[in-house]
Amino acid sequence: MKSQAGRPTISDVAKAANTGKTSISRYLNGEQHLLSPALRERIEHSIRQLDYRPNQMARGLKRGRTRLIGLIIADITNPYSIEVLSGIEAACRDKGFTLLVCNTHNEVAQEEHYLNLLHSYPVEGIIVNAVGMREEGLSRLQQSTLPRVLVDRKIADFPCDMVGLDNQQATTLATQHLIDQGFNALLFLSEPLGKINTRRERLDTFNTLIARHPQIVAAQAECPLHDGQQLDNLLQNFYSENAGKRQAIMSVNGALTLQIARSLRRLNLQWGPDIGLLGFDELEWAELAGVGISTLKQPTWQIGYSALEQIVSRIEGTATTLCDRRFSAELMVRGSTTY
Amino acid sequence: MKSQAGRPTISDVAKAANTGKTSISRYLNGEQHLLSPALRERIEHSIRQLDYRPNQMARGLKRGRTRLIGLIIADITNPYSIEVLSGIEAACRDKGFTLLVCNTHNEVAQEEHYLNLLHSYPVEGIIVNAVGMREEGLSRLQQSTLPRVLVDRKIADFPCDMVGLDNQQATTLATQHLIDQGFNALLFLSEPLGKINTRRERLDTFNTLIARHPQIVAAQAECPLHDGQQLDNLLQNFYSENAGKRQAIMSVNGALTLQIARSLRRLNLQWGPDIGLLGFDELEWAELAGVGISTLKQPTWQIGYSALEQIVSRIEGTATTLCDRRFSAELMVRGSTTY
DNA sequence: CTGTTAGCGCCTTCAA
DNA sequence: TTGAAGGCGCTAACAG
Repeated sequence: MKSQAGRPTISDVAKAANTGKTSISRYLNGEQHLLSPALRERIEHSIRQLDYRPNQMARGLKRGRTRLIGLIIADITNPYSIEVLSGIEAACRDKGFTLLVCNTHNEVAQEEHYLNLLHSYPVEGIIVNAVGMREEGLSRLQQSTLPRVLVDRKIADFPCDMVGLDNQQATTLATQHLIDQGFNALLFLSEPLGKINTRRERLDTFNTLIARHPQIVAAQAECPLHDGQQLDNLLQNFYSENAGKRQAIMSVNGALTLQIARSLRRLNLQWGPDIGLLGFDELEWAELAGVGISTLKQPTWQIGYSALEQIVSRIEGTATTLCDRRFSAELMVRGSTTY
Repeated sequence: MKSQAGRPTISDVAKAANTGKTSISRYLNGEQHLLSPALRERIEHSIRQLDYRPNQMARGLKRGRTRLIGLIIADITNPYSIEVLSGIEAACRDKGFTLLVCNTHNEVAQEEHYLNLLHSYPVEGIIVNAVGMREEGLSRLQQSTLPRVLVDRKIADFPCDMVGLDNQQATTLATQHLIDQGFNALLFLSEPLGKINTRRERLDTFNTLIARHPQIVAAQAECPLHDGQQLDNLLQNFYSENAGKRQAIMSVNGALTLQIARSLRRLNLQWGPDIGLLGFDELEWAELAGVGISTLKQPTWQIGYSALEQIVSRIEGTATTLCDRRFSAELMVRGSTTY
């Protein structure tokens, strides 16, 4: 009578089918060819009757695998993250895993909190869109033998499978486009660089390229995402200082591009006619904003999908060497750089 | 030697601390006052030493609670969903739950798949942003005694806790605004209504209000989100048929508003000067598109947070009566309705 | 082909 | 204040 209250267990099914637990287990695990048709029938019937579904927890406990994957995502309100998530999610479905989603709001403390949480479930692998971890979280991640893969961003001095954008290719594509369009005063605008390799790689490539064109004025600035005032000042100054030149702004990511657009609005400057604008990350509204905003479109969904594939091949033990998979960006040319 | 390979277990800690498993368990479960300082010290040391973390699966198995919440979300690429997710996620963190995220891509089949999956883990509660379930999934959901709450959308004939928008208030706010602004030809545009109560409630309220204003021409149409051609035709026809009138479109949700904006672009019609536009759901880019697009802003994050609170009170057994919590929308007036 | 048994890691009586 | 033993639901030998 024990399991009368809760959900049916394998024992209940066994009892109902008038057999032992083993046969039920066999039935559930694809060893149906070992069962006599009669028994199989009885089992099927009982399972349906009781609406029985095996408890994954118990299964996981026994087999040592939970089919759970942890995803630590830096900022879930970022469209980039969502598409990555979406790709991962699709891959999970294809491969039979389930996703535990953890959003860190770009806070290191939460990153560590969730890392612990995921360890404790325990998940079979972790996908991390890192904010940047400090020693503690880092060493935790390092110690554990859990398969893991980094998405988009690396962690300094921490060798790990990695899937993300080919920042060099992307930045080159964008910068060359601006040069070709005759812009001769360029501002590379980023959120605070921190240790975030993505931002640094983009900036470095930008600088390297620009160095070959002495006639072009290049500037670089960092600005927190939500400091509108500072952004206004930055843009206003750049604009004034380079009056007479053909100016353009390059934005290091989609969230920043949005803020830049807002700022330009406040300053009464129009992208296109007054100043060029090109941002990393595609925006769904890019074509609707004024004359349109040129962007670098990442194959974000694929990056996510690919990340999960990589994790799985680690779990299966297929993967051997360190993986650093980089995808190419596509330039979406719109009015903001061709006016 | 058995657990040498894998992660440390409670037995390993017990051995290391030279005590029994029970004491470790007590230590972990806040019954530390029952332990002698000396023993407590040894335990603490061993735990840190081994980097031990209790296995939630085993815990769950034993205690019959997993602290897992399932979220079934209709379309994760929809900004609305994301904010809901974000709110739920924050609440989870506050309440000590972890979220299993399932994205159904608006497909009923996947909805059922995931419903099964979640049951099998088993989660302690399910939050559903339903696409619309058929008999099978519905009965599954009904049979189970699992706490559950619906977000945004109801399921027909299925009494269930519910958190969402006060559609009547929101629609009234919007419609009245259009009337006040002197629009006298209104088109209510929706994705196919299906059985989705949200869309129907909005349309019904719209119709009821409009009925009181015989001088206003009102039309209503349904259009699949990704049929640009049909949308173009719809809008073009409406525009031509009501030439001379002050026209406005009301869009039933944010995803559709985006498509409408694209369509108007293709038709060379400008929202604001040529035709009014007002959409449910706030859009981050609403102010940047032309003269701006007026929207109805939902307290989306709160809706999510509130949904999780509701689930938790069900789990705790606190909640008794059926809950139908409705939040009010806020009208964000922009150029598209005030030009 | 089928059933019995012994755990997976943990919590919880119960007894010391 | 501490420990031993049993069992949560399931799987995997090992017997028959």
